[in-house]
Amino acid sequence: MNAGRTARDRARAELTLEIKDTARRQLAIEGAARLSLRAVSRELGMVSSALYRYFPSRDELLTALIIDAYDALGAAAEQAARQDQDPRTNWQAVCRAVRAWAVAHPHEYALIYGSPVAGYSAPPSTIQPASRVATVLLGLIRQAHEAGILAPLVDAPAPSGVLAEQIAGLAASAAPGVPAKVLTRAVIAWTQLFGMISFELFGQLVGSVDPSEPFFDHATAQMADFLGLPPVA
Amino acid sequence: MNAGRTARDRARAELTLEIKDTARRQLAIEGAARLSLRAVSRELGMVSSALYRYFPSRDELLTALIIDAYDALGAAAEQAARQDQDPRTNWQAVCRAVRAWAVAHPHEYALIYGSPVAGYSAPPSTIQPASRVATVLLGLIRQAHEAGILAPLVDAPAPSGVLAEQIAGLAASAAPGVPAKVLTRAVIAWTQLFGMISFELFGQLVGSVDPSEPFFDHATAQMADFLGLPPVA
DNA sequence: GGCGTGTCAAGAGCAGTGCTCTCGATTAAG
DNA sequence: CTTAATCGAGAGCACTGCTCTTGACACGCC
Repeated sequence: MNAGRTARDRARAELTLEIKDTARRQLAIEGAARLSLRAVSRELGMVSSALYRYFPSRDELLTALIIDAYDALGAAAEQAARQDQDPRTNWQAVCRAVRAWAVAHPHEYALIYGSPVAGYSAPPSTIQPASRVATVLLGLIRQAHEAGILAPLVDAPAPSGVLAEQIAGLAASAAPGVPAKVLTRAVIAWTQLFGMISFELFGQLVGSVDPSEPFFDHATAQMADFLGLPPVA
Repeated sequence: MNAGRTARDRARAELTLEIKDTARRQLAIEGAARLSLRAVSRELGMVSSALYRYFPSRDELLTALIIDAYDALGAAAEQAARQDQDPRTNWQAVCRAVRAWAVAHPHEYALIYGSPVAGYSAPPSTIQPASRVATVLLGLIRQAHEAGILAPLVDAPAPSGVLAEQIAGLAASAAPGVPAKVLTRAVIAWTQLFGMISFELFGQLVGSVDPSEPFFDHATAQMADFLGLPPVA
């Protein structure tokens, strides 16, 4: 991909990366809402108007950062799941990788999982990168199901009505064959995972389970049980 | 409390309320990050500098709004729990009330449970109001435990190490006597509840379980099971 | 080689922001 | 009644995102 044709093209690509890097650094200091194009341009030794040659607006720059963040988190999650590990170990590894990325990049995490930035609505191009973590988690469950090692959820209530349809749609697109009961619990575990991370990063756990790594590991283990992922032999 | 002595005091209290109301309306339109003192003052027919007589800075106004939001949500949660209802019904009622408040006041919810506002750190005065919902939920569990109707969690792993100490601290301050296993799961259910609501409000559920009310009710019911809250007779 | 076309950074300028200061007018307290 | 505190108004500072124009530069075609 680095077969940039002309020198201008290569310079442009490089500067685009440099702008995003600087913006990311700004993000870590000021937060998404206070991301200032002028400050970015100042740090780069450019004039603010020059930035608009690369990003037509502040929102477009934000979108680029959002997509990059989703992709980085998605990549971290995908890398954590290993072929030679059992699904339960993989489940916990992915959860831990997601948290580790979030803790290492709190402002980028806030950018994608925090309150939406005012006056900004995410374009459709963010949907696919945004779904990567969920895809990895569902893939693990599907894998466990196909291996026949998922414990049957005899006590779990089956979804009904609208929820049943939604779960069926989810199954069709991401985890064919996986029982609705399991899939429903997977969505619950998914929301629990990110609720936990958000609470930790946004300071809601201070005074109760902070530091929260022990709680995190315990919770992901219980969620693995909840899903019927068998304990390691 | 309305025995404001002088006319000036009463006018001041009234204007303070009016400023917060207008700011809240602004919040609903623009979001927290774009809350503009000038816009608030314009809507009130005042000059922007006059606002500083009432709130020394934008952050102080934000703090007031945050505390009000925590209190409103806490009140909604407290009102949802009724003496004449069984704990499980109360659990679901409180969860539903929290979600209903969040859906009705999405920007205020984002203000308190979303990403922290850049350059703003919540003062200690917000801690107490922030804990009201958790206190209500823990109170329900404590009540169920003292009534002896909590199902024993035979399959649940007990917390150990640091987590066990944190849970013990939680028990001492908010739910004496409640078993550590139950309390640990309560924290999990707590994070799940707010993770679910945040995902719904922040648009993360679009494409999967949206609209999310059926999922919400199903999830809170499963979390009630998870905690050992017995089904209604 | 030279020449047009498109890209580039620079700068001025607009409307908006939070915040500070000073200025008279009003009001409460001594 | 007098004094001190409080009030709203207004000007002004430094900052923001963004637009528009200007002049310089590099590329590709002839």
